Amino acid sequence: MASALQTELKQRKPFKSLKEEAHLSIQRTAALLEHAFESALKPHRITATQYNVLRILRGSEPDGLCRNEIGARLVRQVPDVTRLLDRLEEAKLIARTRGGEDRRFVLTRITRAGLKLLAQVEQRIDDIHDEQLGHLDEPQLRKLISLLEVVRARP
Amino acid sequence: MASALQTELKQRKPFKSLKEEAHLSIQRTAALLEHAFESALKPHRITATQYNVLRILRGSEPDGLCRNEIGARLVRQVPDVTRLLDRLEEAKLIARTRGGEDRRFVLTRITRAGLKLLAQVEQRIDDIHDEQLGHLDEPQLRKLISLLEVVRARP
DNA sequence: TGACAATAGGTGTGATAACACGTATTCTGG
DNA sequence: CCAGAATACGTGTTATCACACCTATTGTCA
Repeated sequence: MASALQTELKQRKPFKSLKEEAHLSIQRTAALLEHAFESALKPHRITATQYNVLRILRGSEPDGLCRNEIGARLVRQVPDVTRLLDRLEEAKLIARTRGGEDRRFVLTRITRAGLKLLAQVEQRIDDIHDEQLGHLDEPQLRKLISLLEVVRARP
Repeated sequence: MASALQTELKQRKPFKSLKEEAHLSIQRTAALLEHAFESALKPHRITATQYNVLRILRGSEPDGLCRNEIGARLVRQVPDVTRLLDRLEEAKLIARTRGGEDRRFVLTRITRAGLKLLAQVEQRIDDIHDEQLGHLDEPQLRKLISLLEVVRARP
C-alpha cells in the first residue's frame, strides 16, 4: 500500500527508505504548520522568526539579551540576526543599547509596544495550535514530542 | 522537569501547552535536518528545493510535467515556481518546451546533466539520512511517520 | 606588555522568496 | 458563435536570506 505522504506528493514510486520518508514527512509537516503560522501573523506585520525573537526577549525580561544569545535561542537559526533585529527596532518593537561593562555587547530588550503586540497576537496563535494540532490527544502529542527529541539527540 | 527542547532553547519558562511544544519541536527538527541537507547539497550548487524538483522530474520521466504540477508535488510549496525552474534551466539541469496540444502548458523534463547530477548527489544524501536518522530503529521511524501523518490529516 | 587570537557585532552584495498583478490560451454557457 | 470565466504561466517589485568579509573590544600568554 502506498504511504499517505506518497499520495500527498503524487509520487508514483515508493520512498527509497524509511529514513527518507521520515525526513520528508518532517519537512512537509513543518512547512504546512509554518504556513498557517505565518498567515496568522501576517496581519500583525511580523514573521514567525520575528515573533520568535519577541517571545525570547519577553522571556528574558527584565535583563534583556545580546545578539548572539538571541541567535542561539531561535527555533530556526538565521545567519543575519543583526538585520533581523534592525527591522524589529525600526518597528519600535525592541530597543538596543550598547555600553555595558564589556563595550562589545549590545543589549536588546523588548519594548512596551513589543509586549503589546505579543499579547494581541497570542490569542490567535493559540487558535492556530488548536486548528493544527487539536485533533491529537495528549499521549499522541507526548509521543510525537518524544520521538522528535530522539531525532535531534543523535549521538 | 524541564523538557529537552526547553533546555535546547535555553528557555526559562515551560511551554504554554503541549501543542505549542509539539509545533516548535517539529519546526526545530525540520530546521536541523534541512540545514544538514542543504550543506550536503551546496558543493553541487543546488538547493534542497531544486533537488526536490529534479527528483520529481526524474520520477515523471519520460513524460515530464507542467509547472503547476511540479509546484503541487513539492514537499515545501514555493510561490514562484517559474523562476525556480528558470534557474534550473539556466544550469542546464532541466529543459522546457511549450507547445503541446494545449499551448498554455510548458512541459518540463530533466536533462541528461540533471540525471547525472542526481546520481552524484544521491549517495551523499543517503549518508545524511543515516547520520540524521540512523539512530532510530524501524518501529520508531514508523511511529514518527504515522504521527506526522495524523498531524497533516487534520479534519 | 604587546602581538595576536577570540569574541561581539556590523556591512556589502548577490541570490532568493513572497506577493500582487499581467498576458496568453482554452473552456463554457446563453 | 462569442463574451467572459477559468486555466497556465510570466513579470515587477520589495523585502529577506545567505554568505563572505570587516571593525571594535577584550582576553591571553610568551
